[in-house]
Amino acid sequence: MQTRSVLEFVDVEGQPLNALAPRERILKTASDLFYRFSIHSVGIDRIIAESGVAKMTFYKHFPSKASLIATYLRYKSDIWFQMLVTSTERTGLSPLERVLAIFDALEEPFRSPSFRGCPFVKGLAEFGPEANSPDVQATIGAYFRGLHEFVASLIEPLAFSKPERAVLQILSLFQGAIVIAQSTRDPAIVDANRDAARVLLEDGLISSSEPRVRKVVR
Amino acid sequence: MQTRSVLEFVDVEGQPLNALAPRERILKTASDLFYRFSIHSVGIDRIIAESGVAKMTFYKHFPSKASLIATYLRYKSDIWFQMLVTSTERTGLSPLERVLAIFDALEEPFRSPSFRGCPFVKGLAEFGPEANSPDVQATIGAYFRGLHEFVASLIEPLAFSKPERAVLQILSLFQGAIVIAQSTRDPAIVDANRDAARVLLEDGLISSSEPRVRKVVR
DNA sequence: CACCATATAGACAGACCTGTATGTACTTGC
DNA sequence: GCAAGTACATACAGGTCTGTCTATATGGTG
Repeated sequence: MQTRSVLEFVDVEGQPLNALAPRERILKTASDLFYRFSIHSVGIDRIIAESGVAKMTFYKHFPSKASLIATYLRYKSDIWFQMLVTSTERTGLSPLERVLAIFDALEEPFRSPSFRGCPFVKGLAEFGPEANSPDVQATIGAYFRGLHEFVASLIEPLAFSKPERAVLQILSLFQGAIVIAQSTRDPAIVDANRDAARVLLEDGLISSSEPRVRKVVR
Repeated sequence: MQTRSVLEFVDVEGQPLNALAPRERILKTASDLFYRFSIHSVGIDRIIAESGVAKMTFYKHFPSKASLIATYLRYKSDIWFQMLVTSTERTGLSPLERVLAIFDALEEPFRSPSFRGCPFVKGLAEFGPEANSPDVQATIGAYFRGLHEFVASLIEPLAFSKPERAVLQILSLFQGAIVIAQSTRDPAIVDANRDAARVLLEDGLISSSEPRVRKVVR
């Protein structure tokens, strides 16, 4: 029931699709199609045809399209957080640089010609509050909460007096960069927003250390 | 052929739907349904049923679903830019305050329980580059370019040395705020990002007037 | 070799999709 | 009072959607 880790796929990366086990073939095909076109506009039949799998095989591994969608989103989430962790956990980074490193993670995706924006913003566009797909909606919600908590954990060591406000600002620059990169293919957005984040964080540090708002950090 | 201005609808605002002309009934119903649910998941039949219109009447006013979608997006664009202009053209605002005023425009939509995010980000999620709907894609592209130019026109009077970078940063805070507000219903995002924009703009003004040496954290 | 789990191939049901066709009622201008 | 334009209701065509069903092939293990 639980999604298997992305790590199970990396060792077969680069192999032809038909060399993979059926479940992985389905998931990789669906992931590509859902992301390139939208979720609603890609039918089961197409996924089955392009992954070279029988229909019964599909329904054996995924009891419904909704479960495939949820699995696709968890798959994307795993990859995405993996990249964020890799970027921010490089050795030799100061706490502030660690926050800025989340923008480094954007550069490679933005340069990729297959970049089509944030899968979860897109998912939310198709499965909003009115939708009737609890699995999918829960997965999307979990991503956004996870991202929020991740950024919060990066900002926490900076000991801001109002860390939550800084978290929202950094998150905005991050999500905003993805939207801008998706709509206008301008790669300059990464540097612009990393600089903006630096200015905001340094400003916040200064404000935090001013006498009136000084907060004794134990 | 050309979409009629949104101004043609405001005088009938608040009237019951069945008092409107068929075309306006269709457009208002479709706008509500497309925005609440997604575009792909709302069929013509439902729009026809809920707007109380005959099928032939629909196809007389809109030759295809795609043309309705494009009209819906232009309708939303008109309303949106109207709000931005209203907020930024208030008298007594300094050029810098005028830029910050775009965040004021977000407060009312964010407080509305029917807020579901940016119609154009959602539209791009369903009609990306691979889609085969030139009208719809062109409308979405026009919105993003228009927003970019609008923000650029607000920043231009500030006479930055690198205005384009500031435009991208403000745009990111703006679009990012919408994404954050959509995923986590936190209204604090408006104030947080308006403050962030102020810090960035004031920092940019300083940088533009005197090449000050900033403490580089590296 | 026999067995069994797994995959393939393809037909099928029932619902929904867009767009068209047919016929009728209502309003408005002359 | 009549003609023309507009809107209504409904049936239908042809396609696609998800999900189920049956029947066949294959590959590893006893």
